[in-house]
Amino acid sequence: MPTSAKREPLTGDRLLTAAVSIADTEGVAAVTMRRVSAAVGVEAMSLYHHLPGKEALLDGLVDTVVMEVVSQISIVEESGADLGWQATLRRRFLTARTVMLCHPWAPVLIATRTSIPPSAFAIYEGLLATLIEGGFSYHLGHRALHSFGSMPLGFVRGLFSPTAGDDDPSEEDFAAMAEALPHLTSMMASEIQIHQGDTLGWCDSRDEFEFTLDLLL
Amino acid sequence: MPTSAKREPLTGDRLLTAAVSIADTEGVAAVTMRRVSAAVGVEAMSLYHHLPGKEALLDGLVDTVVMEVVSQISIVEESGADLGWQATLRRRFLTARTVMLCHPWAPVLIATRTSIPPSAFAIYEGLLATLIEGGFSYHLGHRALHSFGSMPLGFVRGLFSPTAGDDDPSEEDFAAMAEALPHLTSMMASEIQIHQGDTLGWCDSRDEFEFTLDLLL
DNA sequence: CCCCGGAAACGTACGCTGTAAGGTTTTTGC
DNA sequence: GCAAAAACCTTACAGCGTACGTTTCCGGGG
Repeated sequence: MPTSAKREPLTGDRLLTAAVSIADTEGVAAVTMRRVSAAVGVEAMSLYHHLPGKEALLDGLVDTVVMEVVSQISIVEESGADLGWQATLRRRFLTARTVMLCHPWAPVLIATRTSIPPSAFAIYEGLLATLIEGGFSYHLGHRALHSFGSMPLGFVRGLFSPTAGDDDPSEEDFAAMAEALPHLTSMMASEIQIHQGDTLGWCDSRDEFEFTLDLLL
Repeated sequence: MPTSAKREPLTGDRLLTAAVSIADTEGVAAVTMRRVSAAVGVEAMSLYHHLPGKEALLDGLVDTVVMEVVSQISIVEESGADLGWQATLRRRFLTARTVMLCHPWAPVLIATRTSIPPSAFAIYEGLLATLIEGGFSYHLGHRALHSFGSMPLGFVRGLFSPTAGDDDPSEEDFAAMAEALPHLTSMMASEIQIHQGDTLGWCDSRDEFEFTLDLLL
Protein backbone atom coordinates (compact mmCIF):
# COMPACT_ATOMS: atom_id res chain seq x y z
CA MET A 1 0.00 0.00 0.00
CA PRO A 2 2.46 2.61 -1.12
CA THR A 3 0.07 5.50 -1.58
CA SER A 4 -0.82 6.11 2.06
CA ALA A 5 1.24 5.51 5.16
CA LYS A 6 -0.65 2.86 7.05
CA ARG A 7 0.19 3.62 10.64
CA GLU A 8 1.20 0.34 12.23
CA PRO A 9 0.46 -3.11 10.85
CA LEU A 10 0.47 -5.44 13.84
CA THR A 11 1.21 -4.05 17.24
CA GLY A 12 1.33 -0.58 15.83
CA ASP A 13 -1.18 1.56 17.62
CA ARG A 14 -0.50 -0.36 20.80
CA LEU A 15 2.78 1.52 20.73
CA LEU A 16 1.06 4.84 20.35
CA THR A 17 -1.60 4.26 22.97
CA ALA A 18 1.12 3.11 25.35
CA ALA A 19 3.17 6.18 24.53
CA VAL A 20 0.17 8.43 25.07
CA SER A 21 -0.53 6.97 28.47
CA ILE A 22 3.12 7.36 29.43
CA ALA A 23 3.05 10.97 28.35
CA ASP A 24 -0.16 11.53 30.27
CA THR A 25 1.15 10.08 33.50
CA GLU A 26 4.87 10.85 33.47
CA GLY A 27 5.23 13.71 31.05
CA VAL A 28 6.43 13.77 27.50
CA ALA A 29 10.06 13.65 28.56
CA ALA A 30 9.46 10.12 29.84
CA VAL A 31 8.45 8.99 26.36
CA THR A 32 11.66 7.29 25.44
CA MET A 33 12.28 4.33 23.19
CA ARG A 34 13.23 2.04 26.04
CA ARG A 35 10.38 3.22 28.22
CA VAL A 36 7.77 2.72 25.50
CA SER A 37 9.18 -0.62 24.47
CA ALA A 38 9.09 -1.79 28.07
CA ALA A 39 5.46 -0.69 28.30
CA VAL A 40 4.50 -2.99 25.44
CA GLY A 41 6.75 -5.78 26.70
CA VAL A 42 9.43 -5.60 24.08
CA GLU A 43 13.04 -4.55 23.72
CA ALA A 44 13.94 -1.06 22.58
CA MET A 45 15.24 -1.90 19.14
CA SER A 46 12.12 -3.79 18.21
CA LEU A 47 10.27 -0.52 17.88
CA TYR A 48 12.24 0.18 14.74
CA HIS A 49 10.25 -2.48 12.91
CA HIS A 50 7.17 -0.30 13.28
CA LEU A 51 8.62 3.20 13.39
CA PRO A 52 11.53 4.75 11.55
CA GLY A 53 12.75 6.53 14.67
CA LYS A 54 12.03 8.65 17.66
CA GLU A 55 10.75 11.59 15.68
CA ALA A 56 8.15 9.38 14.04
CA LEU A 57 7.04 8.28 17.46
CA LEU A 58 6.46 11.88 18.52
CA ASP A 59 4.74 12.59 15.23
CA GLY A 60 2.51 9.66 15.94
CA LEU A 61 1.77 11.04 19.39
CA VAL A 62 0.49 14.36 18.12
CA ASP A 63 -1.34 12.63 15.33
CA THR A 64 -3.12 10.44 17.85
CA VAL A 65 -4.21 13.45 19.88
CA VAL A 66 -5.38 15.40 16.86
CA MET A 67 -7.32 12.41 15.67
CA GLU A 68 -8.95 12.32 19.06
CA VAL A 69 -9.98 15.92 18.49
CA VAL A 70 -11.40 15.03 15.10
CA SER A 71 -13.45 12.14 16.38
CA GLN A 72 -14.66 14.12 19.36
CA ILE A 73 -15.81 16.91 17.06
CA SER A 74 -17.70 14.50 14.86
CA ILE A 75 -19.37 13.04 17.94
CA VAL A 76 -20.42 16.45 19.19
CA GLU A 77 -21.78 17.47 15.80
CA GLU A 78 -23.70 14.24 15.26
CA SER A 79 -27.04 15.89 15.86
CA GLY A 80 -27.10 17.72 12.60
CA ALA A 81 -28.80 20.97 13.50
CA ASP A 82 -27.12 23.79 11.62
CA LEU A 83 -26.53 26.67 14.00
CA GLY A 84 -24.51 28.99 11.81
CA TRP A 85 -20.81 29.13 11.15
CA GLN A 86 -19.90 31.18 14.19
CA ALA A 87 -21.53 28.90 16.74
CA THR A 88 -20.21 25.88 14.88
CA LEU A 89 -16.61 27.07 14.98
CA ARG A 90 -16.97 28.16 18.55
CA ARG A 91 -18.16 24.77 19.68
CA ARG A 92 -15.49 23.09 17.62
CA PHE A 93 -12.69 25.11 19.21
CA LEU A 94 -14.03 24.43 22.66
CA THR A 95 -14.21 20.74 21.89
CA ALA A 96 -10.60 20.78 20.77
CA ARG A 97 -9.74 22.57 23.94
CA THR A 98 -11.28 19.95 26.22
CA VAL A 99 -9.30 17.26 24.45
CA MET A 100 -6.08 19.21 24.86
CA LEU A 101 -6.77 19.66 28.54
CA CYS A 102 -6.61 15.88 28.88
CA HIS A 103 -3.13 15.86 27.33
CA PRO A 104 -1.30 18.91 28.66
CA TRP A 105 1.89 17.86 26.91
CA ALA A 106 0.29 17.96 23.47
CA PRO A 107 0.42 21.71 22.75
CA VAL A 108 4.11 22.05 23.47
CA LEU A 109 4.82 18.89 21.54
CA ILE A 110 2.85 20.16 18.58
CA ALA A 111 4.71 23.43 18.75
CA THR A 112 8.04 21.65 18.50
CA ARG A 113 7.07 19.44 15.56
CA THR A 114 8.46 20.67 12.27
CA SER A 115 5.74 19.09 10.15
CA ILE A 116 2.07 19.30 10.94
CA PRO A 117 0.19 16.05 11.38
CA PRO A 118 -1.93 14.94 8.42
CA SER A 119 -4.97 14.69 10.64
CA ALA A 120 -4.70 18.41 11.30
CA PHE A 121 -5.43 18.99 7.64
CA ALA A 122 -8.78 17.35 8.20
CA ILE A 123 -9.56 19.87 10.90
CA TYR A 124 -8.59 22.83 8.78
CA GLU A 125 -10.55 21.41 5.89
CA GLY A 126 -13.62 21.23 8.09
CA LEU A 127 -13.13 24.76 9.34
CA LEU A 128 -12.70 26.12 5.85
CA ALA A 129 -15.75 24.24 4.62
CA THR A 130 -17.83 25.83 7.36
CA LEU A 131 -16.50 29.25 6.49
CA ILE A 132 -17.23 28.79 2.80
CA GLU A 133 -20.76 27.66 3.56
CA GLY A 134 -21.03 30.75 5.70
CA GLY A 135 -20.38 32.88 2.67
CA PHE A 136 -16.68 33.52 3.00
CA SER A 137 -14.49 33.90 -0.05
CA TYR A 138 -11.46 31.70 -0.26
CA HIS A 139 -9.25 34.65 0.37
CA LEU A 140 -11.07 35.73 3.49
CA GLY A 141 -11.32 32.14 4.64
CA HIS A 142 -7.59 31.85 4.32
CA ARG A 143 -7.03 34.89 6.46
CA ALA A 144 -9.54 33.66 8.98
CA LEU A 145 -7.68 30.39 9.34
CA HIS A 146 -4.54 32.31 10.09
CA SER A 147 -6.29 34.52 12.56
CA PHE A 148 -7.54 31.57 14.52
CA GLY A 149 -3.95 30.80 15.30
CA SER A 150 -3.69 27.75 17.49
CA MET A 151 -7.33 27.78 18.48
CA PRO A 152 -8.29 24.98 16.11
CA LEU A 153 -5.95 22.86 18.18
CA GLY A 154 -7.55 24.08 21.34
CA PHE A 155 -4.97 26.15 23.06
CA VAL A 156 -3.46 29.52 23.52
CA ARG A 157 -0.22 30.38 25.19
CA GLY A 158 -0.54 30.37 28.96
CA LEU A 159 0.70 33.89 29.60
CA PHE A 160 1.19 33.76 33.37
CA SER A 161 -0.83 30.58 33.74
CA PRO A 162 0.85 28.80 36.58
CA THR A 163 2.17 32.08 38.01
CA ALA A 164 5.52 30.34 37.93
CA GLY A 165 5.97 28.60 41.22
CA ASP A 166 4.56 31.57 43.13
CA ASP A 167 6.07 30.36 46.39
CA ASP A 168 5.12 32.98 48.93
CA PRO A 169 6.28 36.18 47.22
CA SER A 170 7.48 37.70 50.51
CA GLU A 171 6.18 41.24 50.74
CA GLU A 172 9.42 42.97 49.92
CA ASP A 173 9.73 41.15 46.62
CA PHE A 174 6.14 42.00 45.93
CA ALA A 175 6.83 45.64 46.66
CA ALA A 176 9.82 45.60 44.34
CA MET A 177 7.67 44.09 41.64
CA ALA A 178 4.97 46.67 42.22
CA GLU A 179 7.53 49.38 41.70
CA ALA A 180 8.95 47.88 38.54
CA LEU A 181 5.66 46.80 37.03
CA PRO A 182 3.00 49.15 38.41
CA HIS A 183 0.29 48.53 35.89
CA LEU A 184 0.60 44.77 35.98
CA THR A 185 0.36 44.63 39.74
CA SER A 186 -2.56 47.00 39.78
CA MET A 187 -4.29 44.87 37.22
CA MET A 188 -3.64 41.75 39.24
CA ALA A 189 -5.01 43.36 42.35
CA SER A 190 -8.08 44.51 40.52
CA GLU A 191 -8.70 41.17 38.89
CA ILE A 192 -8.13 39.21 42.06
CA GLN A 193 -10.70 41.35 43.80
CA ILE A 194 -13.23 40.58 41.11
CA HIS A 195 -12.54 36.90 41.21
CA GLN A 196 -12.26 36.58 44.97
CA GLY A 197 -13.49 33.16 45.91
CA ASP A 198 -12.72 31.11 42.87
CA THR A 199 -9.08 30.48 43.38
CA LEU A 200 -6.94 29.25 40.51
CA GLY A 201 -9.39 30.73 38.06
CA TRP A 202 -8.47 34.38 38.13
CA CYS A 203 -6.33 34.40 35.06
CA ASP A 204 -6.24 31.18 33.20
CA SER A 205 -8.23 29.54 30.67
CA ARG A 206 -11.75 29.07 29.65
CA ASP A 207 -13.15 32.55 30.17
CA GLU A 208 -10.26 34.17 28.40
CA PHE A 209 -10.36 31.56 25.70
CA GLU A 210 -14.02 32.22 25.00
CA PHE A 211 -13.54 35.97 25.09
CA THR A 212 -10.82 35.92 22.49
CA LEU A 213 -12.86 33.49 20.49
CA ASP A 214 -15.95 35.68 20.46
CA LEU A 215 -13.82 38.67 19.66
CA LEU A 216 -12.49 37.04 16.55
CA LEU A 217 -15.83 35.91 15.22
CA MET B 1 24.05 40.63 46.02
CA PRO B 2 21.35 38.29 47.21
CA THR B 3 18.30 40.38 46.32
CA SER B 4 18.51 40.18 42.55
CA ALA B 5 19.97 37.50 40.33
CA LYS B 6 22.81 39.24 38.58
CA ARG B 7 23.11 37.32 35.35
CA GLU B 8 26.78 36.44 35.12
CA PRO B 9 29.58 38.11 37.05
CA LEU B 10 32.59 37.77 34.81
CA THR B 11 32.27 35.77 31.65
CA GLY B 12 28.57 35.48 32.10
CA ASP B 13 26.82 36.95 29.12
CA ARG B 14 29.66 35.76 26.93
CA LEU B 15 28.11 32.36 27.52
CA LEU B 16 24.72 33.55 26.41
CA THR B 17 25.89 35.43 23.35
CA ALA B 18 27.93 32.41 22.35
CA ALA B 19 24.93 30.17 22.89
CA VAL B 20 22.74 32.50 20.85
CA SER B 21 25.13 32.49 17.94
CA ILE B 22 25.34 28.70 18.09
CA ALA B 23 21.56 28.47 18.05
CA ASP B 24 21.41 30.89 15.15
CA THR B 25 23.88 29.02 13.02
CA GLU B 26 23.41 25.36 13.98
CA GLY B 27 19.97 25.22 15.52
CA VAL B 28 18.89 25.06 19.11
CA ALA B 29 19.59 21.33 19.30
CA ALA B 30 23.29 22.12 18.93
CA VAL B 31 23.22 24.20 22.08
CA THR B 32 24.80 21.70 24.41
CA MET B 33 26.93 22.20 27.44
CA ARG B 34 30.09 20.95 25.79
CA ARG B 35 29.42 22.85 22.59
CA VAL B 36 28.84 26.13 24.39
CA SER B 37 31.79 25.64 26.70
CA ALA B 38 34.02 24.94 23.72
CA ALA B 39 32.76 28.13 22.06
CA VAL B 40 33.96 30.22 25.00
CA GLY B 41 37.17 28.23 25.34
CA VAL B 42 36.36 26.38 28.48
CA GLU B 43 35.53 22.88 29.63
CA ALA B 44 31.93 21.73 30.01
CA MET B 45 31.78 21.57 33.77
CA SER B 46 33.00 25.11 34.19
CA LEU B 47 29.66 26.37 33.02
CA TYR B 48 28.16 25.23 36.29
CA HIS B 49 29.91 28.06 38.09
CA HIS B 50 27.77 30.52 36.17
CA LEU B 51 24.62 28.53 35.55
CA PRO B 52 22.81 25.99 37.70
CA GLY B 53 22.22 23.71 34.73
CA LYS B 54 21.09 23.26 31.20
CA GLU B 55 17.57 24.53 31.80
CA ALA B 56 18.98 27.78 33.10
CA LEU B 57 21.02 28.10 29.94
CA LEU B 58 17.90 27.78 27.81
CA ASP B 59 16.07 30.20 30.09
CA GLY B 60 18.93 32.59 29.56
CA LEU B 61 18.64 32.13 25.82
CA VAL B 62 15.00 33.16 25.67
CA ASP B 63 15.66 35.95 28.12
CA THR B 64 18.39 37.28 25.86
CA VAL B 65 16.10 37.28 22.86
CA VAL B 66 13.24 38.92 24.71
CA MET B 67 15.60 41.56 26.01
CA GLU B 68 16.62 42.19 22.45
CA VAL B 69 12.97 42.77 21.67
CA VAL B 70 12.67 45.18 24.56
CA SER B 71 15.69 47.21 23.57
CA GLN B 72 14.64 47.25 19.93
CA ILE B 73 11.21 48.53 20.91
CA SER B 74 12.70 51.31 22.99
CA ILE B 75 14.92 52.27 20.07
CA VAL B 76 12.02 52.40 17.66
CA GLU B 77 9.92 54.46 20.05
CA GLU B 78 12.68 56.90 20.81
CA SER B 79 11.10 59.67 18.78
CA GLY B 80 8.36 60.34 21.24
CA ALA B 81 5.43 61.22 19.01
CA ASP B 82 2.27 59.69 20.45
CA LEU B 83 0.32 58.03 17.67
CA GLY B 84 -2.43 56.36 19.66
CA TRP B 85 -2.52 53.02 21.38
CA GLN B 86 -3.46 50.99 18.34
CA ALA B 87 -0.64 52.17 16.14
CA THR B 88 1.76 51.92 19.06
CA LEU B 89 0.89 48.31 19.77
CA ARG B 90 0.92 47.49 16.10
CA ARG B 91 4.40 48.81 15.63
CA ARG B 92 5.54 47.12 18.81
CA PHE B 93 4.31 43.71 17.66
CA LEU B 94 5.93 44.13 14.28
CA THR B 95 9.18 45.08 15.94
CA ALA B 96 9.03 41.96 18.08
CA ARG B 97 8.37 39.99 14.95
CA THR B 98 11.44 41.24 13.12
CA VAL B 99 13.59 40.26 16.09
CA MET B 100 12.06 36.78 16.16
CA LEU B 101 12.71 36.37 12.48
CA CYS B 102 16.42 36.70 13.24
CA HIS B 103 16.18 33.83 15.73
CA PRO B 104 13.84 31.25 14.27
CA TRP B 105 14.51 28.87 17.13
CA ALA B 106 13.26 31.32 19.74
CA PRO B 107 9.49 30.80 19.40
CA VAL B 108 9.62 27.04 19.79
CA LEU B 109 12.08 27.40 22.63
CA ILE B 110 9.83 29.89 24.38
CA ALA B 111 6.89 27.56 23.90
CA THR B 112 8.73 24.77 25.65
CA ARG B 113 9.85 26.83 28.63
CA THR B 114 7.77 26.23 31.73
CA SER B 115 8.42 29.64 33.24
CA ILE B 116 8.22 32.88 31.34
CA PRO B 117 11.33 35.05 31.24
CA PRO B 118 11.34 38.03 33.59
CA SER B 119 12.06 40.35 30.71
CA ALA B 120 8.74 39.36 29.18
CA PHE B 121 7.03 40.97 32.12
CA ALA B 122 8.55 44.23 31.03
CA ILE B 123 6.93 43.84 27.63
CA TYR B 124 3.52 43.06 29.06
CA GLU B 125 3.86 45.93 31.46
CA GLY B 126 4.51 48.27 28.57
CA LEU B 127 1.58 46.93 26.62
CA LEU B 128 -0.75 47.26 29.55
CA ALA B 129 0.45 50.78 30.23
CA THR B 130 -0.34 51.74 26.66
CA LEU B 131 -3.78 50.20 26.94
CA ILE B 132 -4.54 51.98 30.20
CA GLU B 133 -3.47 55.28 28.71
CA GLY B 134 -5.77 54.48 25.84
CA GLY B 135 -8.69 54.38 28.20
CA PHE B 136 -8.92 50.65 28.89
CA SER B 137 -10.08 49.37 32.23
CA TYR B 138 -7.85 46.90 33.98
CA HIS B 139 -10.32 44.17 33.28
CA LEU B 140 -10.50 44.86 29.57
CA GLY B 141 -6.76 45.33 29.44
CA HIS B 142 -6.33 41.93 30.96
CA ARG B 143 -8.53 40.33 28.35
CA ALA B 144 -6.75 42.21 25.61
CA LEU B 145 -3.40 40.87 26.76
CA HIS B 146 -4.78 37.37 26.54
CA SER B 147 -6.26 38.01 23.13
CA PHE B 148 -2.92 39.11 21.78
CA GLY B 149 -1.71 35.59 22.39
CA SER B 150 1.86 35.23 21.30
CA MET B 151 1.90 38.41 19.26
CA PRO B 152 3.75 40.40 21.92
CA LEU B 153 6.56 37.94 21.34
CA GLY B 154 6.28 38.41 17.64
CA PHE B 155 5.03 35.15 16.27
CA VAL B 156 2.07 33.07 15.37
CA ARG B 157 1.99 29.41 14.61
CA GLY B 158 3.13 28.75 11.10
CA LEU B 159 0.09 26.82 9.92
CA PHE B 160 1.43 25.36 6.69
CA SER B 161 4.40 27.67 6.61
CA PRO B 162 7.12 25.58 5.02
CA THR B 163 4.53 23.40 3.26
CA ALA B 164 6.42 20.54 4.85
CA GLY B 165 9.10 19.52 2.43
CA ASP B 166 6.76 19.83 -0.53
CA ASP B 167 9.02 17.74 -2.73
CA ASP B 168 7.23 17.54 -6.03
CA PRO B 169 3.77 16.36 -5.01
CA SER B 170 3.44 14.11 -8.06
CA GLU B 171 0.09 14.72 -9.66
CA GLU B 172 -1.60 11.59 -8.38
CA ASP B 173 -0.89 12.48 -4.79
CA PHE B 174 -2.15 15.93 -5.50
CA ALA B 175 -5.34 14.50 -6.95
CA ALA B 176 -5.83 12.32 -3.91
CA MET B 177 -5.37 15.34 -1.70
CA ALA B 178 -7.81 17.32 -3.76
CA GLU B 179 -10.38 14.64 -3.26
CA ALA B 180 -9.85 14.35 0.47
CA LEU B 181 -9.51 18.07 1.13
CA PRO B 182 -11.49 19.84 -1.57
CA HIS B 183 -11.87 23.22 0.06
CA LEU B 184 -8.26 23.47 1.11
CA THR B 185 -6.96 22.69 -2.34
CA SER B 186 -9.41 25.08 -3.94
CA MET B 187 -8.29 27.75 -1.56
CA MET B 188 -4.66 27.07 -2.33
CA ALA B 189 -5.31 27.26 -6.03
CA SER B 190 -7.18 30.51 -5.64
CA GLU B 191 -4.57 32.06 -3.42
CA ILE B 192 -1.69 30.97 -5.57
CA GLN B 193 -3.34 32.57 -8.55
CA ILE B 194 -3.62 35.82 -6.68
CA HIS B 195 -0.04 35.74 -5.54
CA GLN B 196 1.41 34.47 -8.76
CA GLY B 197 4.86 35.91 -9.08
CA ASP B 198 5.92 36.40 -5.52
CA THR B 199 6.95 32.89 -4.68
CA LEU B 200 7.40 31.87 -1.06
CA GLY B 201 5.04 34.59 0.01
CA TRP B 202 1.67 33.12 -0.77
CA CYS B 203 0.86 31.90 2.68
CA ASP B 204 3.31 32.84 5.27
CA SER B 205 3.94 35.66 7.38
CA ARG B 206 3.83 39.34 7.34
CA ASP B 207 0.60 40.00 5.50
CA GLU B 208 -1.30 37.49 7.56
CA PHE B 209 0.34 38.73 10.70
CA GLU B 210 -0.73 42.28 10.02
CA PHE B 211 -4.23 41.21 9.07
CA THR B 212 -4.80 39.35 12.30
CA LEU B 213 -3.27 42.22 14.14
CA ASP B 214 -5.55 44.82 12.63
CA LEU B 215 -8.49 42.56 13.19
CA LEU B 216 -7.83 42.41 16.89
CA LEU B 217 -7.39 46.13 17.36
C1' DC C 1 7.62 -35.72 7.98
C1' DC C 2 11.42 -32.41 7.88
C1' DC C 3 13.53 -28.32 6.65
C1' DC C 4 14.30 -23.79 5.53
C1' DG C 5 13.69 -18.97 4.37
C1' DG C 6 12.21 -14.65 5.82
C1' DA C 7 10.19 -11.65 9.25
C1' DA C 8 10.27 -10.11 13.94
C1' DA C 9 12.48 -9.67 18.34
C1' DC C 10 16.79 -9.66 20.91
C1' DG C 11 21.53 -8.25 22.51
C1' DT C 12 25.52 -5.69 22.11
C1' DA C 13 27.90 -1.57 21.24
C1' DC C 14 28.92 3.31 20.07
C1' DG C 15 28.77 8.12 20.45
C1' DC C 16 26.34 11.49 22.54
C1' DT C 17 23.96 13.95 26.37
C1' DG C 18 23.65 16.31 31.30
C1' DT C 19 25.87 16.41 35.55
C1' DA C 20 27.84 14.65 40.42
C1' DA C 21 32.42 14.53 42.91
C1' DG C 22 36.77 15.89 43.69
C1' DG C 23 41.45 17.69 42.42
C1' DT C 24 44.13 21.71 40.38
C1' DT C 25 45.19 26.22 38.93
C1' DT C 26 44.55 31.12 38.95
C1' DT C 27 43.01 35.29 40.95
C1' DT C 28 42.19 38.25 44.81
C1' DG C 29 42.45 40.73 49.57
C1' DC C 30 45.00 41.77 53.47
C1' DG D 1 53.86 37.23 50.39
C1' DC D 2 50.48 34.30 51.56
C1' DA D 3 46.18 32.27 52.71
C1' DA D 4 41.40 32.19 51.03
C1' DA D 5 38.33 32.01 47.39
C1' DA D 6 36.98 31.74 42.96
C1' DA D 7 37.47 29.65 38.49
C1' DC D 8 38.77 25.80 36.08
C1' DC D 9 39.82 20.87 34.75
C1' DT D 10 39.56 15.65 35.00
C1' DT D 11 37.18 11.64 35.76
C1' DA D 12 33.10 9.06 35.90
C1' DC D 13 28.27 7.56 35.47
C1' DA D 14 23.60 6.76 33.95
C1' DG D 15 20.69 7.42 30.23
C1' DC D 16 19.60 8.62 25.47
C1' DG D 17 18.86 7.26 20.17
C1' DT D 18 20.25 3.97 17.10
C1' DA D 19 23.57 0.97 13.79
C1' DC D 20 24.62 -3.80 13.33
C1' DG D 21 24.82 -8.82 14.12
C1' DT D 22 22.46 -12.83 16.16
C1' DT D 23 18.69 -15.47 17.65
C1' DT D 24 13.92 -17.09 17.69
C1' DC D 25 9.60 -18.10 15.63
C1' DC D 26 6.43 -19.70 12.04
C1' DG D 27 4.26 -21.20 7.66
C1' DG D 28 4.79 -23.60 3.19
C1' DG D 29 7.38 -26.75 -0.24
C1' DG D 30 10.66 -30.93 -0.58
